[in-house]
Amino acid sequence: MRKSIKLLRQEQLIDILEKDPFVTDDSLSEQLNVSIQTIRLDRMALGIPELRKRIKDVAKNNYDRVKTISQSEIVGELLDLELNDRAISILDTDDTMVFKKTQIVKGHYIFAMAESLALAVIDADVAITGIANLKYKIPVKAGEKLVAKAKVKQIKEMEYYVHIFINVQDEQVFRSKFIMKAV
Amino acid sequence: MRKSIKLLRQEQLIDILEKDPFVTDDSLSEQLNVSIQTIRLDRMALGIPELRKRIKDVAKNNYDRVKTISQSEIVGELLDLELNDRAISILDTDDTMVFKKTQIVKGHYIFAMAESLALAVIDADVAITGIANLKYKIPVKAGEKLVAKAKVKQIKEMEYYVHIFINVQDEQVFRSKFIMKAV
DNA sequence: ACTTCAGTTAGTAGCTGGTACTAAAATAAA
DNA sequence: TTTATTTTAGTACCAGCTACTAACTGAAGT
Repeated sequence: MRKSIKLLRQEQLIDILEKDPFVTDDSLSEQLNVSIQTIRLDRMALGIPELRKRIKDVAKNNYDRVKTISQSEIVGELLDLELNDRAISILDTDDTMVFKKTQIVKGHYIFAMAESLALAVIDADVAITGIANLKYKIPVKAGEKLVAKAKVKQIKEMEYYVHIFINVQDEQVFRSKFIMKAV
Repeated sequence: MRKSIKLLRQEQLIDILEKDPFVTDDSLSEQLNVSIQTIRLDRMALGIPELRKRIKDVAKNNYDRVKTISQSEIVGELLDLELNDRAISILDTDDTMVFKKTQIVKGHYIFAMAESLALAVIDADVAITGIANLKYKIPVKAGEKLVAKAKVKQIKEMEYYVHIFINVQDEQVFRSKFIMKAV
């Protein structure tokens, strides 16, 4: 009976910090109505680092990730590029990209890889995605290395027809056709 | 004659911190071969906050963004949901989502919104995107509010046919068809 | 009733990475 | 040389801890 009070409090503590990691021990002790020492013992027991470490972790994590996912114009690493002809990029998937339930990589990461490679292969100052046809053939799991190949099939006026194939090793997991418009 | 040594140092300081905001005054003073006090005077002059504040800023910034972009299972805010029938979500775009050159929102944000709404509307424990057909009709600019409507058209065994339309005010900017597979 | 012991609280010293301030020394400009 | 700017030095203080020692609380075991 008494024991469960402690466990309950520790669960609450985890809960609070999951929702908002930017909370001091002081604030936690107020929220949970125990002394600051108890909070610290709980953190120790649970292996939860101090506020400054938590903030730094959040910062570091996202600093690196955001660089590759949304700040860079190419999602993945460009390995080979022949403008208006073909291109290859790779992307290492990790467990930040998956649906927790299934461990399957979310479609928009794969789409982002395909789209950005399609944009990169086009020799136009600026291009926007017009139409896309996608087929996800096999679900991708966290940790698998994606290799995307782009092939420009046709250039008609200001429209580019690009095919993208994404493989994991030698299995095709995704294929798509894009019609990009130069602006 | 030569540019003020002070201004040069302050430029270097900005440079270092832009590349890596996780640097202490101590490390900066070593890198720039001046005392720690000089570093602090420079930071004051430039209005650059201390390390811990910088880390916190990075953490806060990305914490909020990541929540809406990749950590949440729904990209955008779900307003209305009738399982296996229809759903509506909204997403406020901002300048972190655009190509710098054109200020046009990257396609994968719009795709992510559409895909996650398509997943949400389906009454299945787990689903993966099978096939998608996309048409980007009008480029979306930073700041525009996207409204996505999902309509389930057909359910055939374990396959769901979902149409998604995304509008900015009353103009359709995107439409797509998804075939989702329940797993 | 007395002991026992997990759980909790209190308090101290020391740490990092600073702020805010005073003062002096070095360097450049007049 | 005198004055002004820049740089360095040093002190007191702060938040938010860690690491540690010690004492207290309350209920259960015998």
